[in-house]
Amino acid sequence: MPELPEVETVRMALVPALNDRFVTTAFVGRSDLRWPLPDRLADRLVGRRFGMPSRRGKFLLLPLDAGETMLLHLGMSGSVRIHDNAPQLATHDHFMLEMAPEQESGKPSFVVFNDPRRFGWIDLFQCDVHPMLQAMGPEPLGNEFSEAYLTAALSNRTGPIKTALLNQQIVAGIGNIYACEALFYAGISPRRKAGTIAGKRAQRLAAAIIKVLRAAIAEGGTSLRDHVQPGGEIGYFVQKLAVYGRAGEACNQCGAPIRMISQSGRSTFFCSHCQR
DNA sequence: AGAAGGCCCTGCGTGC
DNA sequence: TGCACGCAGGGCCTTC
Repeated sequence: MPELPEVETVRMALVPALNDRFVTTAFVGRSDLRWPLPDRLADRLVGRRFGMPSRRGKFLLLPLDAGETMLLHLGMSGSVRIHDNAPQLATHDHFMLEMAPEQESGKPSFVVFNDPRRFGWIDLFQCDVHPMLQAMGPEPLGNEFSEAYLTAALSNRTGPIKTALLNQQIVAGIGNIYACEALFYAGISPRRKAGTIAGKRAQRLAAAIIKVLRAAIAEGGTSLRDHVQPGGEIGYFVQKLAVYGRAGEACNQCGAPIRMISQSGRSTFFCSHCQR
């Protein structure tokens, strides 16, 4: 499910639930997610205080006291729910935190992590940057990301641009939906060799990536299948998708049917008339 | 080094 | 109604 806009939506919802609040209880259901959960995770969290949640690419970084940080990746099917009453745990609820009552409302918060496919990932780390995040490319909504950066990062790459956009070392946070959408708005074929993206094309692509991610965040992300925001609301960006999931339907710009192809084992949706 | 495919796992829709 | 198959928002690992 979750690409940058969905993870950002989760991050924003976690701020009031976690920031400057203490863990009362921690629950671990299954500990065999993508990788085994850290040893004694629940014990190590009780009594700790969280700081301000941040995000890097599709990773959530939840700082604790004593310089430690909890890392959370939602994988393909992970989601977070936040309740102010003790929830009935459901199938695939693998992890839960109960946070001490907030001063103003006097209410606790319950943060639940659910992940049917268990591609999600939870870790605790002490260093400044988690080893797995060392090589990650710049944030597309940050200052380092630009036409010039994109041109340099893509130069000499012979694979298709669509595949390059999914590479987190080139740009952080883009997944299958927004790679397709950004290429549509940039008018670039997903099959074009990445190394040929420069000048005007790089300018259009950088702008399209920023535009589509910002728009999706503003709509609360894209809800496909069972994905919802932490409060249970759905994200409305799904209604604005121009190509993703629309194989055979008419292109909004030219009316030609949207095509679906497979690239590196992932589905790609595009308009072969508008994208060159 | 970069590209492409396999694999991890469960659930759901489709077609027979 | 039941079953087999393919596909799903990610990312690491192996192979070429």
